[in-house]
Amino acid sequence: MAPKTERRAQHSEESRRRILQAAAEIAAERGYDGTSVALVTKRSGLPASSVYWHFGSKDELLAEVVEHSYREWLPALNRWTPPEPGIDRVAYLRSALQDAGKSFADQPEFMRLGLMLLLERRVEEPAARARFKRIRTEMLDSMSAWWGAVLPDDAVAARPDLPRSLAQLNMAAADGLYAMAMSGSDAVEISRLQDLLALALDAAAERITRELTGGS
Amino acid sequence: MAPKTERRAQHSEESRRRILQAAAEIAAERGYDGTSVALVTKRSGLPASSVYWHFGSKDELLAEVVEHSYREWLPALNRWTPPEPGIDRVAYLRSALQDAGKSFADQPEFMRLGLMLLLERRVEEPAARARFKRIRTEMLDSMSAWWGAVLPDDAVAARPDLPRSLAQLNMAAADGLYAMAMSGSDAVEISRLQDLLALALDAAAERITRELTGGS
DNA sequence: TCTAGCCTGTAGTAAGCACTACAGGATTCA
DNA sequence: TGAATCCTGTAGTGCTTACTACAGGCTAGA
Repeated sequence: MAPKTERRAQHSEESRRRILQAAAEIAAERGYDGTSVALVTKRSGLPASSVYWHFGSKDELLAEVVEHSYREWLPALNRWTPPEPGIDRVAYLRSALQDAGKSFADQPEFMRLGLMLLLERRVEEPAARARFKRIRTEMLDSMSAWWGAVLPDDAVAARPDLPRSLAQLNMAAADGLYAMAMSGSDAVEISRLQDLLALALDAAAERITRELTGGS
Repeated sequence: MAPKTERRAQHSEESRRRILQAAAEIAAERGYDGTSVALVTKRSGLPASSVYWHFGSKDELLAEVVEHSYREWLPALNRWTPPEPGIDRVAYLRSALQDAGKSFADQPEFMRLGLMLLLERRVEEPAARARFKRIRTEMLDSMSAWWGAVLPDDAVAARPDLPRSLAQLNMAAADGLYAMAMSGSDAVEISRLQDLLALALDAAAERITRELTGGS
């Protein structure tokens, strides 16, 4: 998308954004098959020909939805960059999980659509699903690095896979809590469960560390 | 469904079962909207008129799929009936989670379809989603009772919501691990993460118990 | 004002969707 | 043998689906 002199470019970009936004909302409500181009045109106000001019196909549109909503949501991931040493691990975990929960509440499209795509298993994998899997790997890498930085060095040396395992459990549990929140129970409960998850992860890390280094 | 003299009843029941089986497989692969009656007739070998004679509508068919596959999967839930006191909690947790994981691997339809339905949020809720939510509540009750029996009495007295909270986290994390397993990584990893989850839950329960009763 | 290129609006396409009407085969009880 | 009941097979219904052909409006550079 070259500049092409401002005003036109702005108009084009605005249309693209409106279509993406509408598609994201519908896809988060109804999944891959439930998202029809007709619904997208109705909610965005732009005709089907515009959708196909901008995105080429429904499959590519949904893949772009995943990509776009991920980039909008990205700031929430920065929490998982390794912090300075000597930090209060459980407190940091708690606030990071709370932040993640809040960011899901603000922009529910990304995670909901992504998890729905993850659970599907048709013969021809939609492009959106492949895109989400790749993004997921990046997220896991960030969280693994964080756990690696937050665990004692000798524990990591004794079990190099530990940071990644904790990160995987961390991510899976956060996903599960998100799905639970979707099922209709109140959001207050979820916030308390996120604290409990932080506590459980911290306690697990502590026990494993003690067994590895403390001996007995 | 009255007896109606054996042979006919058997034949009818067999058709019903074949339709349910086909629908369960397709729904687990493609979700609610992705499951078409035409696909079900193709995989089951029975015509659409039979599907509608037995189930009345696609919505009711999928609700019955949830109900049916839940009843087939039910034995795996018996693990969460309260055990005799003095049991090794973490070992029991580990084996229970491993069993649950294995039962998902054997009959993946129930959980996969259920979680997909949970994440959807259309205006008109499908009957299958409501059905799964009710089943989910039952499962949570079982797990809450288990945690209530396995925690020290004085801890439960001090925090009556603790068993339920641990059960919720337990369930959410198990769901998340299941979704992670679906994303294509190898199953061996998942088994190790289930052990880690058992350890984390046990460590959390232990720390909370110590803080509540041990003091300091 | 002319021309080129970007984007939209209209009006389709064939295929797929959930669902139905209805005739008729199979099985049972008389 | 006959009638009643249960289930299946055929052939549709009107509607929605993803996608397209194409004319024309609007902006930009000349």
